[in-house]
Amino acid sequence: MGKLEVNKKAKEDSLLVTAYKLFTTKGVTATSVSDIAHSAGVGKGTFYLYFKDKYDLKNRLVAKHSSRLFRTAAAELEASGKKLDFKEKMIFIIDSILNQLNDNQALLTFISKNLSWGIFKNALTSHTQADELDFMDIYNQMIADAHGHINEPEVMIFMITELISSTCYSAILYKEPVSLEELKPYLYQSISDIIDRHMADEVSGN
Amino acid sequence: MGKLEVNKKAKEDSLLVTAYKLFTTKGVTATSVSDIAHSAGVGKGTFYLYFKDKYDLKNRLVAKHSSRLFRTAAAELEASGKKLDFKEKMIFIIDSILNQLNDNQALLTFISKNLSWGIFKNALTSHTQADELDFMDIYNQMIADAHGHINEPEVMIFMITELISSTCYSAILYKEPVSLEELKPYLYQSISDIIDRHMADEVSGN
Amino acid sequence: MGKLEVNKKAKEDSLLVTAYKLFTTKGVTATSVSDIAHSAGVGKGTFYLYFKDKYDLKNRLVAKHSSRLFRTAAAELEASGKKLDFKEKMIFIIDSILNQLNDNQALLTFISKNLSWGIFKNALTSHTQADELDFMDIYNQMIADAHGHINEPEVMIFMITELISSTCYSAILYKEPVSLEELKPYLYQSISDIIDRHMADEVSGN
Amino acid sequence: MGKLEVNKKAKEDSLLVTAYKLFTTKGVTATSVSDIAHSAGVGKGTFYLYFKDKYDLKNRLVAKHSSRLFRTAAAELEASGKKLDFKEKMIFIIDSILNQLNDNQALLTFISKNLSWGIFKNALTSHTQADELDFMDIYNQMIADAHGHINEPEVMIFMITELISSTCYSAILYKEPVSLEELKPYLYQSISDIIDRHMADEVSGN
DNA sequence: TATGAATGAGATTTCATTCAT
DNA sequence: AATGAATGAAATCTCATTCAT
Repeated sequence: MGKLEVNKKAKEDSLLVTAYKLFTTKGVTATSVSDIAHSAGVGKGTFYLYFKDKYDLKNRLVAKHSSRLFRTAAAELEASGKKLDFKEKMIFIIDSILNQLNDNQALLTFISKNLSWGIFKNALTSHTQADELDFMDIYNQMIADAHGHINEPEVMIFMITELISSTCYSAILYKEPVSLEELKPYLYQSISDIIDRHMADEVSGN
Repeated sequence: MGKLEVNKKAKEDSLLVTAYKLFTTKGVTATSVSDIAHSAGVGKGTFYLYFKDKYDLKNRLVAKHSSRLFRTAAAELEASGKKLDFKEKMIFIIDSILNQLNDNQALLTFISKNLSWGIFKNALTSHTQADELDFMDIYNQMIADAHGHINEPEVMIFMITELISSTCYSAILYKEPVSLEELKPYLYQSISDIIDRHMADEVSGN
Repeated sequence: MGKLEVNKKAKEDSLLVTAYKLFTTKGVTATSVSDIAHSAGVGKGTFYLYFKDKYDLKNRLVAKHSSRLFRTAAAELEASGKKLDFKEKMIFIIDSILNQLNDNQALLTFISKNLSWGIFKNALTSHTQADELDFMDIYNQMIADAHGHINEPEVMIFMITELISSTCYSAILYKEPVSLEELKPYLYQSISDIIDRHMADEVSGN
Repeated sequence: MGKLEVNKKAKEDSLLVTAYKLFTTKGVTATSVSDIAHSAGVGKGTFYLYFKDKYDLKNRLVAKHSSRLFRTAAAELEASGKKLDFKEKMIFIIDSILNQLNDNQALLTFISKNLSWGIFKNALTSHTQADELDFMDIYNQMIADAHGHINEPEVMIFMITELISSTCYSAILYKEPVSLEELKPYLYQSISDIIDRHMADEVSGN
């Protein structure tokens, strides 16, 4: 990487880091492109050399920090040294992610309802920089892991992802209808049921 | 109701109807307060008398049209004349709502991810105009209906609502990861499981 | 005067007094009708029962306080007990008015360039309430006083009034191009000359 | 001058020209910033980039068109080829200005009472664009011209300017108390007297 | 590439005035 | 007559985005 490219990368990183700080502090709407550029020490015009607009930047940050959640969870799973089956792994990872979000509510507010299955797809198709790449690995591995003995793994992951992300938002931030800790048993039970259904030979009762 | 109040109500209705038309046609962001006020035939200042800002109006409309979905579903259930148990009723209502959204994708785009359990709470606490009132009745009746033999009915409803609303968005609008019709069996199976778990004596496996 | 009329008059007076206080404190533009009505303890609608609009009220106040300047000056002339000829009387009155304005710059700012000959005409034609009535007496007496031996007394008064009012504004408020005290000799000299010319048989040199 | 600056100047000129047209046609109050910006083909925000508010623009226009009056008068004096002394020059210029205003009453209404000595000062200190520059030359030359043999030339010019501007308004627009033609002899006599007094060795009679 | 002044769309606020009570 | 909520015109401000340098 040449000096110029290093510099270029540095500017982009500076913008990403600065914007994340502002977004999680003041909120996305209340943060102007001016704020970001000024805080990052670059001109306003420069911002547009790296990002299409504020929402492009926001999406990149959501993807980046979502993937970090997964990678951290995967690393914890690795570090635990536990020998777990597929379902146990899933629950382990989900539990880690929920705990991370519970400990970093600014991040949860920022990611908001966007920690969804769509992120996987977006991450797959657009702007996959170095950072976010291994995130896809994790996803693919999870799918591969499940393959063979799991019926429609994508649908399963989709349902689980959406269920977790949409319920945790309200539970963590507002303790509505119950706190995260109170919700967890019900949530994990449902996830367990969803996985079980997808491991059974076919969809029943329908 | 005096002349003034009739007129006032008419203005507010005009703003709501006009805004809904514009929001579902052009999208919320592309619709300006000017557009709305002008189309509704009132001054911009008047707009701010009825609504805090564009997003207040949007929330009111989301609540209004969400509740309409539920009420329509409830009416269909009534009209069907079927004798169904609680779980069957739930599935019937959910199926109706999903079909309504599938038939009116502009509405789904508008409601977006906001068709959530939070709506129940908001509808309960704020701006409960005549329109939205019976919506709460339905909810309360569902809860009451479930009471006694259902463990933590609020948590159950919460989980079901969030699961449906977040999955249907992607399935209906983008057929991702699968179309609504393909998703339904899995979805209904999960809902059925969630209800079953809450009808059992206690949360197990935890 | 019946109770109702007394009350009515009281409200009008309250509005006038309150408005004068606000106008001279915050300026006319920065004072809203709401401010005035609220400070006077009446409803906003009530304001419009007494005044056509803010500028009607302003004009009434300018007339009222302008006339007060003249009446005070006339009273001082009376009180001085001096035996003065017409020209000396004029200078005496003018000097008194300039001193009053110098001592009350908020009033000068308020009256601004409106302390003009036009005031005489306005006072004559419109809204001549009890208060402003004797102001016209003074004016008429000055004209009558001058009559016979003064050529075109109205033109003379007009020129003098305009010269004083437009020069004193800049001299008192900004000491531009010179302070009031420095300006006075030149001003009084010119006034003296104007009067002299109008007391001569005819306009010469033209 | 780069492309940007040319464009910028064009925008400002467009705003000035458009605003002048609207101000003299509909009046200042009845002309909104929206009107001006829209007619000039620029956004409202752009307006506020060039002018603090409507009154800033108005002041700029008053200065600009006032100075034009003086420059036109000076040009006419030059063109006349007459050899006149200082007093005759002053009267010539004043007569030209009064005639210009009489012929363009919309302009007089616009300038209103603001054709005052203060204009000289403002023109001197602020926003002296190419246009208004030579106006100061005229003024300075008049002062220089008078220097040596004229006592306090600034005070003299001040008094004359204020006398003319405040009297002509009423005389031209309302023929009150007399028409411009009837007023002129008295006015010019007074001006002549003022100049004479300032050419004498000292202020007398005081 | 980098910049930030310039732009204009649009949000929001202010406020004079009207009008049903 | 008295009121103040309602109205809408217009002022002002904010800010994303463009563009000449």
